[in-house]
Amino acid sequence: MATIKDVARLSNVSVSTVSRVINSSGYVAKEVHERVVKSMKALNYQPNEVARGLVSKKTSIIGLIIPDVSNPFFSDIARGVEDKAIMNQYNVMLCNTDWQLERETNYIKLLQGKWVEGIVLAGTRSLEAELTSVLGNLPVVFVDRKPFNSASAIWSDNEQGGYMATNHLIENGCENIVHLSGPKDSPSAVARRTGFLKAIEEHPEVTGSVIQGDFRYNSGFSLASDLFSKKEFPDGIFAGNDLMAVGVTQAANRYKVNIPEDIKLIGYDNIAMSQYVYPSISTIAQSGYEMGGMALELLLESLERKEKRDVQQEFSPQLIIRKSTQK
Amino acid sequence: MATIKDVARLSNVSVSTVSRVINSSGYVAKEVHERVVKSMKALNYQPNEVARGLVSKKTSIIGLIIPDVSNPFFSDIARGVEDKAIMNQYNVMLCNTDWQLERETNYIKLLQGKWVEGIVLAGTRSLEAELTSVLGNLPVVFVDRKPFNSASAIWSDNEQGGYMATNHLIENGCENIVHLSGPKDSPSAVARRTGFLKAIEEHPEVTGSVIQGDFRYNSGFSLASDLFSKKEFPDGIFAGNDLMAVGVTQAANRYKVNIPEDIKLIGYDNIAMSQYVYPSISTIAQSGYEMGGMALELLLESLERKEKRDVQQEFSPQLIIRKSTQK
DNA sequence: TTGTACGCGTTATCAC
DNA sequence: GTGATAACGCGTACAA
Repeated sequence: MATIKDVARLSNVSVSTVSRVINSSGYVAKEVHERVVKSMKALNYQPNEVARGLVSKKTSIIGLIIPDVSNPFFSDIARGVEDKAIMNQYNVMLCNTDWQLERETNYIKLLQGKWVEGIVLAGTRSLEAELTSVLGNLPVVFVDRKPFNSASAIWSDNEQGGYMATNHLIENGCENIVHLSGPKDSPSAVARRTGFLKAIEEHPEVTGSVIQGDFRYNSGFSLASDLFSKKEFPDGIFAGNDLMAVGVTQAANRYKVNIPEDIKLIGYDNIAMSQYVYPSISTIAQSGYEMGGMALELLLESLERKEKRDVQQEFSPQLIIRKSTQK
Repeated sequence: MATIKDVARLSNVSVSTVSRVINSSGYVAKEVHERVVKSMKALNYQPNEVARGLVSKKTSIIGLIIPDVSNPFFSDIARGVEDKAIMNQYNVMLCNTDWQLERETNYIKLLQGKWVEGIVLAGTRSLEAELTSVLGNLPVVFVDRKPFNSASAIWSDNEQGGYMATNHLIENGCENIVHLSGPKDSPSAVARRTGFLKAIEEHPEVTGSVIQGDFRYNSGFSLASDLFSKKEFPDGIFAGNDLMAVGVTQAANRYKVNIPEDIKLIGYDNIAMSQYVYPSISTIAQSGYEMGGMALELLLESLERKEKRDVQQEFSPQLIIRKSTQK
């Protein structure tokens, strides 16, 4: 692999001159410039970004940690982050934790090693204390999680969202509602569950129960199958996220249960699929793509300015009514 | 941020000693060892991996380029690569091209800059000539693509798979089959299409036509909706991948078209969702997870040995019969 | 306009 | 056992 020295030698100039043409900084004679460019091509020279990063202390890479690439909500976040990053000449290193805490801390430690200038941490389940100790002073923006004392964060009010979803079911006549929750150590899942319970409490005529899920398609499908395979089942399901809700619709198809006639269904996230599924699924909207883009902007801003300034932005959840909850 | 020098100073030793305890190489007195460890903790010291990478020429990072994170086939590949990588003390830098050629070459150039020791390139659409020039001598393993002269690659026989899928529809009585193809510059999509046309040609009694899709859920849904909204529609659909096939089932639900009674459907990839959807979708299996894992093993092997040895592994597609093609 | 020399944080090769 | 010191590949004052 050719280095800057090889290029310098071949062009009969010093390395600093080559460096100047690479970075188009400082003066360099046209004639010399051409000569250098030519030898770079001849040697198929590519600057060593690792060495560059060492001296400039800039890698132009942003780390992105998400729990599940195959969940559209998170891949939406990823695309939001990525698009904005590319717009700003940054690149993204995407790390997938598969919902495993150990992998999350491992990735943070890896990125700590100066590979990235900052990280976007989405949907983390780690505890506050653990997180702060691992993070050190690495700039970070949280997505889909309320922040600690001092950190930028973008999240939506999941408790309010869970409350809205449940009330919507109740308003449409549901009296026996099951909530398929997400992982019990996911803050978002817990908040949605809290909102659910709050709404249930406010309506004594309605009974509600919670079944533990894991935010994955399979979990929605199999939990709903368990429900539908019995004689009696609830008249409303609030799925912890849309992916599980899609699983519910498929289970309903298999067991010849009609949505919304026999049972009403609402999800959470507003992933694209929820509007294409039949019946289309009512849901609580949060735009992963927007949240991701905003997270990256916040991160870049905090990289530019030296003083720390934390921005915390709460999105309001929005109810989207579709077929699955029609009377 | 503390450096190795700070640790050395605080411990009253030289940097070389600190380096020795970090890498547990060479001799160092117990007493000194403890002192160094203590100051590392006190300073919250984290080795700068960029500097390490510069001298050792090893970053322990593998690049992974895929076209679409939200396609389960590719996220399966990603997880296969990731799991095997972590097993071997490597980390993965995942890059998502969103099917854009420009982003693909950009990412390759970025990774060229010594960030990674090698890359796994999945589902690339780039032309051979372009690719070889960009790749240089960066170790690479292709997934889901037949290789050029000299490169390791893992792919499945997509033409054969397309042929099998089409024949399966024909054997089940379909006489008017539509193929929803993938992007026209995707080699896999083209091969499946070729297999489709071959099967059609061999059966003069069967008519077949191709509609251009893009491997995405939405495309399957909207193309099938177009089909179903007309009086007459085909009696068989071969979707270029499962994601589109799932879209077709949802369109069928919406237009009250019964699968498999009114129309039979087969997909490609065998993503998890295809067996949970109702009706479950027949498909041609290829395990992204396995292919990804194998790709990483090949890559690591080629990193260990100095001489180049290309392994090319063709997977045989496998027909999986489910509800969507029952008579 | 160009070249020299130093430093980025770390590892490795020597001496001691 | 331990400590200088030269690399790794590049950017950049500073001198020329």
